[in-house]
Amino acid sequence: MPDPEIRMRKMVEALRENQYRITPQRLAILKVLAESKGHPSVESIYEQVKTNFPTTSLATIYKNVAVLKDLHQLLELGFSDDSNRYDGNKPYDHPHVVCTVCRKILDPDISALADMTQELTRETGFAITRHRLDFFGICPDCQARQ
Amino acid sequence: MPDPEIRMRKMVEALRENQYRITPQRLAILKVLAESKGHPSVESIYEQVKTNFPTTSLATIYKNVAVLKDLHQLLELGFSDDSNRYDGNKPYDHPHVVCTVCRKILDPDISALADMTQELTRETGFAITRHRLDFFGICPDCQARQ
DNA sequence: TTTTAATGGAAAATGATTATCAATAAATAG
DNA sequence: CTATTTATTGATAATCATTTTCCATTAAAA
Ligand SMILES: [Mn+2]
Ligand SMILES: [Mn+2]
Ligand SMILES: [Zn+2]
Ligand SMILES: [Zn+2]
Repeated sequence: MPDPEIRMRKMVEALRENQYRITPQRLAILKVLAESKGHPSVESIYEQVKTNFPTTSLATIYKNVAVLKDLHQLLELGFSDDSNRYDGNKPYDHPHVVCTVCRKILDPDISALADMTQELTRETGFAITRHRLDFFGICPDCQARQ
Repeated sequence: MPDPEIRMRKMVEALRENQYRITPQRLAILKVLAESKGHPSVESIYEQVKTNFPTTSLATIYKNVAVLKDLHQLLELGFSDDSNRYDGNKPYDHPHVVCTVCRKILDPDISALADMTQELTRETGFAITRHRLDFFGICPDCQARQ
């Protein structure tokens, strides 16, 4: 079974468990989130869903994103100078790499992260519970185009 | 010479070099930025400046913050769910630790950072130019109060 | 003294998100 | 399968807190 499909089932299951109704629009939104690799914005989810359900409202996307966030099935990446972006595949804190040219966002594998959090706790005495780690740069595609 | 004083001179110098006028309000803002440890918001700078210059306008703080940002003398930390915070002492990218209770922000020393950026470049092919690394948790003071 | 940047006070813009509500349709029991 | 209940949708208006703009007044620089 492909990965996005597994992920989608998981999200549907979470909705069912919490007595949310399974609507076609909802499924379309889950599909976009499960299949997307670039961390879409609400606007981008909206555009994609509209290709199958042209009458879909932007408000519906917002409402569903809020539901999935509540169910901890969605990671929200807020940007103070841009619209929020969402990760429906890894709904927990992890680092990101953001291309400053095409605005695509990727999930890198970073092994040094656990060490970093430990070093931090030791040094500051903070009880660290969350993190938000964004690296900005130019992706290989955009580098090639220049 | 104390550290904040050195920092303040540096900022005044940058203003002079770029033909900005040195006003009492401006100096007061620099002082707050140079002496502050907790990464103040515009509102917080405003409150502090008002103790010496009661007629100061909030607009003046905004305008001066913009100037200092332009001169690369100020690091802006934008939060999508809160007002911006500023670091006038280290006007370049560096990690932060944010207390989720009292909202104070500290600068930890993290040695593992350079390694992390390298690992990232190797793995993703991105040309990394900037970063924004925030760790969230509860500071020692707030832990003690609980 | 002259020039013009900076200030202060207020109003205006900003724009993504949230609220509203009538219409629709998912769930479920009979 | 049908009826009932009520969550969800779609369209639009309202919100909200910063941040920006405006402009007459003030004062820094030379
Ligand atoms: Mn991600
Ligand atoms: Mn800092
Ligand atoms: Zn790119
Ligand atoms: Zn605290």
